[in-house]
Amino acid sequence: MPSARIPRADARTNRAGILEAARVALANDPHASVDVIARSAGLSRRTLYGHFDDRDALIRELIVTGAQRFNAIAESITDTDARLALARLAARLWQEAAHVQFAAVIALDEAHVAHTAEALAPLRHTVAALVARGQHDDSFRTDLPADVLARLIEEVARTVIARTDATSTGAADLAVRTVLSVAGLSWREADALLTTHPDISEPLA
Amino acid sequence: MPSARIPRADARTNRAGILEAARVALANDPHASVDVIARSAGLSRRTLYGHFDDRDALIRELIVTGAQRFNAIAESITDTDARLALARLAARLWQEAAHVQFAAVIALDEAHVAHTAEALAPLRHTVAALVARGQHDDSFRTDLPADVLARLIEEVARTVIARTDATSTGAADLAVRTVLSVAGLSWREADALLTTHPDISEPLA
DNA sequence: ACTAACTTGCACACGATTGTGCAAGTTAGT
DNA sequence: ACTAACTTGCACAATCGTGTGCAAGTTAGT
Repeated sequence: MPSARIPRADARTNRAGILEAARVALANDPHASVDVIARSAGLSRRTLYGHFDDRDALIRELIVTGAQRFNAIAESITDTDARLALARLAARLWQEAAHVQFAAVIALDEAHVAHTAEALAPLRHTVAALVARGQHDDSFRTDLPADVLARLIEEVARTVIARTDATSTGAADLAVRTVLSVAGLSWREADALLTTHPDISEPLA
Repeated sequence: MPSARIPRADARTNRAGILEAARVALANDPHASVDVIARSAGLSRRTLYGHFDDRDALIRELIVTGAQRFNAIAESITDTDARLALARLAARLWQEAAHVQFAAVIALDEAHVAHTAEALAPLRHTVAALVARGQHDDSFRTDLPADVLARLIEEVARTVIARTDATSTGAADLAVRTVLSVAGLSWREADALLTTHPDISEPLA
């Protein structure tokens, strides 16, 4: 039996706190030390090791739970118009900015690329399908092969997300517009699209 | 007197070899150790320290000489058409891919951002002027403030450069097209531009 | 061929980081 | 209030990276 003993309430809180602190710390510096993470969670390094076997185990858990969110979002996009679908995907992901920033940074870490790529396979699959659709109906650029364009969109999105102050106003809007531009839309097309569908950029207001 | 003693021929070769090896190693991993760099230059770690005071001194020299190349390129762009100027700047920089890849990666290293930014100020200034011009004559997008657009172009260019296999065919073309897209051109405009000016993408052939 | 320049390996001190054992304290839950 | 769960600090071993001193080799240049 995997002996499913129920952890104490404070332990669960602390564990969550560590994950949260790690997410923030690693988004700024993927090499943040275990000590820094633990301290920023208000706990001791030793305690962290009581909750996670490894520095790696901690990061792996962040990757997995983060990826689940993103993949769920990807699957929730139902727009038939590829341009709309891409815009909404970018916007919805941006709402998860706090989690995405971590992913965007950690996805470059040599030690975790493989695992991250695997965990994000569904999201990547969605993007690929979207690109294929957009190229087929001529709403996306066709001067680049589908796989190249898909990769380009992913990389640019990752960059804009990782290197933008998530709290600044209009950040989400910037991300969406950039992705659409890379997909091949002129900025006026993108602008028109966002004006027609005001729910995309600001689904909170 | 700064005692300008002439170094021996083999010493000069080795020094150059170290810089070259460092450029390659650091482009792949900005945290590459001094030992790895020295070994990949076919020399011992100890010898490297004979040529450079510091790991930092080595990197700083790479940044400075690299930046000089880029700044020279930036100043050599004379096109009045902002779209053309931007395209040519991207293409000319790409020709320096070997050096640019290093810069693109090291520019993110927390320890050297400041120095890199300073060294690349002229290039950055050129881009800013270009963006202003492009927005003024309505060839670039005007949905984003000039400073934001300039930064966006820089970041995207950096990403495409750093994360593309420089040896793959069409890599330069991809970089140019991406930058133009982000600047606000539709892919057909960009395509037309590059067809009209075939010297941009393949100035070597 | 001779010398100064250059390279090398080794030993060392030093700091940062990881992961573990343990004993002593504190706290949640019944 | 009692116990098991949890946290903590400290000591410890181990790894990896930096930077230096030195003595012994090798090599370029005259």
